[in-house]
Amino acid sequence: MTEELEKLPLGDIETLTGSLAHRVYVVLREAILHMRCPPGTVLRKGQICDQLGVSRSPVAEAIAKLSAEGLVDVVPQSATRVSRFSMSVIREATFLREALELAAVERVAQTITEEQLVALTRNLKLQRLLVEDGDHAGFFEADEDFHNMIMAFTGYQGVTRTLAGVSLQLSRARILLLPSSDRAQESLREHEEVLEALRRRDAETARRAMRFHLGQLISRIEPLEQVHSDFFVAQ
Amino acid sequence: MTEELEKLPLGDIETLTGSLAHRVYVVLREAILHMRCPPGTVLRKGQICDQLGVSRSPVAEAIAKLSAEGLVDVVPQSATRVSRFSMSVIREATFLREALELAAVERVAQTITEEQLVALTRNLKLQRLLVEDGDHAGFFEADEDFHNMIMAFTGYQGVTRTLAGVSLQLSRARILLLPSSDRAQESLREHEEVLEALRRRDAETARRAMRFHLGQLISRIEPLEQVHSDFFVAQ
DNA sequence: ATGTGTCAACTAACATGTTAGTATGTTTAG
DNA sequence: CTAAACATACTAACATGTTAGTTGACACAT
Repeated sequence: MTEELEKLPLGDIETLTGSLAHRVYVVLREAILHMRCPPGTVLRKGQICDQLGVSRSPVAEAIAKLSAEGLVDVVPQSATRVSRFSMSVIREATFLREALELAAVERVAQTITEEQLVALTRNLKLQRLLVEDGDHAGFFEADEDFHNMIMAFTGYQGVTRTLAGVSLQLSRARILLLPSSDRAQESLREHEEVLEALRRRDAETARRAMRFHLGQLISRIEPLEQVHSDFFVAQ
Repeated sequence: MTEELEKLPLGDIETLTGSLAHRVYVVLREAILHMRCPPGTVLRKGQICDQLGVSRSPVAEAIAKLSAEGLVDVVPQSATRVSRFSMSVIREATFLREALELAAVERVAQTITEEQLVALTRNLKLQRLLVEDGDHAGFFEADEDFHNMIMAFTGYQGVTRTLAGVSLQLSRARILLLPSSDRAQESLREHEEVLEALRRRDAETARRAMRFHLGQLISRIEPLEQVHSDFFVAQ
């Protein structure tokens, strides 16, 4: 009798580039962030090796990276699990994200070019269309683009990457909010206010608008602890 | 005839705790940050294994982590070198550090307790003594403590760690400044102004004082590119 | 029935063997 | 004398074998 152990919902390695270890990392991270491997899922190195058709070395490297980012918890000599959400970690990530995005928008307000304004304006037009179409997932993506564009406009290559690393947990939690995304309308409005302030090169107003906008997220995440209590660590 | 290949200036593994991989990482990072392995130094996995008496697995994991942090550059299938400074990376780290420290000091100004004020005051007394004694290295450390304490007082466990990760390059560059540290006096004065604002719970002033203080660093680092041009990447 | 001690199975961590890509030095053709 | 091609040596990346720590089940004593 053949043990029918269930497969992990992982994407394919072939479609990616870079070292084997990096590809494994990307596949795993993607599955974790999109909640296809929900918090608490046990990841077995052996199973991952079999499924992806690679040896343990690249898998070990990938898991080490995920562990450093807090996406998985490794229990030495025992098991590695997809980490659960922790409200304190999320609050911390919120703090870090706010610190970075406010500094960014303040700086960008002073340096923004016409082309950059055009690009942001175009993005907001897209957002409006997606809201009208009720395309939540599409809006989610355009929303992220909007924030990433502002980050990129600081001229600092790695700032976007740092923010991404810092708010991985946050990104994951946001996925839980997707189904109930009737906030898109308000979110769009807040984006418009940020852009308007940037147009006027008004750093202080841009900062305030962005602070208000970001402040909305944490208050929407907090109720999740009750709804999805199994995804959160015991308090 | 025995090839006398020079040893890397690494500390000892025995004195540390944690997994082998982590200990190797700590030893390597320490050597890099303190410039005992100057930028450009070639790190050979085999040599590190022999010298530390471990196998390649933990060394590989350690180097992967250092690579992710930007402390070493790995050329696939060829070599790994201690990374050179890049003024653009340093400017970026400065931006990130300022964003985080300003957000922290702003928050702490609103939440600081009497005990925390006492702790900071005690640290500043120590700083004053060290300046009077001309103990540059000691002051360097107390300086870092001062900033880390403020970070810790945000109540967010990982913020200190995030900052450390973000400004590893900066820490390394600061070591170059040590010999010429007649700035301690001024630095101390600026710390006192930050603390004074915190005592008054004046977030805005604390923020301004910290911004001024942090702004001094980059202008002192910039000349280094000429002095130690061999430590910097080609422009 | 319950708490404890032992043991077996499983896992990550570590060691080592193998492969493939890169750089350099040498040789040879122009 | 110069430049290109090739061979060689060396490296990181990857695969696989080995060790040791953890967990959970089961037997046994209370």
